[in-house]
Amino acid sequence: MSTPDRRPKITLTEVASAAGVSLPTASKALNSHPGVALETRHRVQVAVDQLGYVPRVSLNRAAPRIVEVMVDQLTTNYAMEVLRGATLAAEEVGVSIVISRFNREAPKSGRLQPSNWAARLAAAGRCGAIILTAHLRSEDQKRLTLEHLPVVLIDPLELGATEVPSVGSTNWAGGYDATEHLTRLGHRRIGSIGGRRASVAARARMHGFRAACATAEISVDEAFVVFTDFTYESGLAVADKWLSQEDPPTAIIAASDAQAMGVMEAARRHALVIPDDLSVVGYDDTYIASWATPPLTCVRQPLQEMGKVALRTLLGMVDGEELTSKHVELATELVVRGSTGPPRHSSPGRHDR
Amino acid sequence: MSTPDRRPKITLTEVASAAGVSLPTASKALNSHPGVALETRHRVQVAVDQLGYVPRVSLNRAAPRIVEVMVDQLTTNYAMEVLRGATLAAEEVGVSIVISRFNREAPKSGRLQPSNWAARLAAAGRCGAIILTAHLRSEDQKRLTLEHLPVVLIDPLELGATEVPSVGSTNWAGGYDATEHLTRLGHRRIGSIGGRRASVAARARMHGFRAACATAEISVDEAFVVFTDFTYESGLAVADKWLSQEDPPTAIIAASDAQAMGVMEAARRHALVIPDDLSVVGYDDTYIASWATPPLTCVRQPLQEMGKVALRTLLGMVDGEELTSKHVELATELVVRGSTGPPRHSSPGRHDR
DNA sequence: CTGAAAGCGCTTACAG
DNA sequence: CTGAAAGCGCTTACAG
Repeated sequence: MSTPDRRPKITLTEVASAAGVSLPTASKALNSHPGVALETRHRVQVAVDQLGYVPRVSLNRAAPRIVEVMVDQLTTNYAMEVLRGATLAAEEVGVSIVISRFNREAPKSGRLQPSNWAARLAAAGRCGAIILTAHLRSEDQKRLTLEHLPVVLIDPLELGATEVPSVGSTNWAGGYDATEHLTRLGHRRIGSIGGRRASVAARARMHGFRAACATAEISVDEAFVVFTDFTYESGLAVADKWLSQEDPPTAIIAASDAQAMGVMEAARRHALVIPDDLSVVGYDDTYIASWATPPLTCVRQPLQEMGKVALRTLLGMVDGEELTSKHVELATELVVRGSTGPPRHSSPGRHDR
Repeated sequence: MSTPDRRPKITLTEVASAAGVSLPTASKALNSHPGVALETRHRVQVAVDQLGYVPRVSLNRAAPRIVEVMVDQLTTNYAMEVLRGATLAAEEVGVSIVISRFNREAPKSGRLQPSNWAARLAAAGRCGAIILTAHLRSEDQKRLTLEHLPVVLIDPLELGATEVPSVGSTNWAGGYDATEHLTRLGHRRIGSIGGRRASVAARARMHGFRAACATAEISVDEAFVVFTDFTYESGLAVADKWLSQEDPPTAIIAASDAQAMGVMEAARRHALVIPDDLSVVGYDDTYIASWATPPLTCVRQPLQEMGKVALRTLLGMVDGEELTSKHVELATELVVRGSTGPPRHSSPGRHDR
């Protein structure tokens, strides 16, 4: 591989002499200080352009602020929406967003210990990090404190006694609302596909599901409750199994839109019509929800907003502001579309509003 | 808004005295130079940690290299796959990827002229940029040269006489293969939805389409050829219009997977069965292609690979390597799935292999 | 508005 | 292995 050092660095001194001014004047012109004649300023600019002078990064003014967003999966709509929100909020305040993967192997250099990503971020000059759906070990936290590197978690796996601030959404309410919507339509055999069991978000939704079932005086069939991952494939596999059984659920709540699409595909394979034979509720409300046939009823998670809030919280920490709260929860919202309806052979109770 | 300057900066001198060593020794310890006793190294590390010393970014060693990836749309699967490829390739060589939008308004500072994004990138210390589906004006190019900022375009809108290297895929072949697949199945009324007319990629595919029609001795019905954008909505709208006509196409080639999903939805609204009543070909082969019902036949574009190649080409330029070629085209590949088949009332000619 | 001088935070030979 | 000395690339008062 080629050497990373390019042509010999141009110095400001060279620029100054090329422009026929002194070093200090060139410095002032470059940094837009007031007391410099317009014509001088121009001459310096010309010299800078011609010589291709590149100021040594941040020797002078405040370093450009860079926030690292770490994700485990680079290609989920979930991550993309959050990233988008963070990027938009970052643009507003002139901060850059660096994206990287969380669970990658340690870099070749071998100098970093197993989880010295915190040290890596600090060494790279990041002013902070936003980490999606991860678990921060206490050694990571210690390291972060050492490096004075603020971090905000989004949908952390464990909330625990951690001192690290986090952003999420009202998962319990999301699970509850989705379920209540179905019970009001008259469903009494509802399957619930959760996300990864390690995720507090996934568990909270499941609790919401159970609470709504309890409210509707439905006993939960544990055969139709499962934790898995958020993928299309998992939704397809779980639903395919459930729908093959004797007395399958009349409605299924998925843990993501992708999962819900998988559930719909399973229904098709079993020649079931949605929503007549099976109601399906998705989660997130990313753009694919409206591409489904019929369009997906789902719990909307304000993913972009979460990205924005995380970024602003992080920058607040960087600037030494007091946090108003360690954990922020943004509201979810049930979006009713065509994939849910009353079960075929049942008289619905009260109808959903 | 709060001030960006935090606690008074700790200097290496302070660290050195806290550790009870001289400044040079502290410097060497910090930079992992060889001739420093292990115990001394430790003492310095402790002092650094306790004082929270943050080295001024890149005063010393080679600045960490940052590549900016600029996109116009932050949420297309196309952009995400390319970004993913670039990120993976960047990780391998310890380079960071910053993501930003291309068509955003000028930042508030107001100091940058309309298109001085080039100056912004240089000022932010980026070592180069990868720009997706954009057109570089000559003033932009001039600026890039001035700033010595290498740029690689992916799927540029205009190839023109530009000196800027670019990465794309074999669009003409992609359009040709998709069409040939359909003509071999026996289709003779094929609609072709293109991308933005400004895009050379979109035009190349359309030429491929026409060439394949000519080969099959089919006269192209101009009513069924259109340039639009790559969205689901456009696919839905165009197909809906075409399918409402007297003698609708028996097959439609879309310009993206999203567009193809829109076409399939339009078919459903017209109560057409895919592929019996209408064959649909998508473009890109992102993960949603296999979610469609039936799964989408499409032209696979090696988007991740394109991102990787663009990044490597860019880093080559940064290191002053000679480019072997100004424009790289990666191969597309036809992936046949369930959304295409012979037209209903026609005897297919030769069958597709 | 300009530039000689002092200073800053660091690194790099080099002498011990 | 350590540190006094020189040097680097820049910025910041300050005198003109």
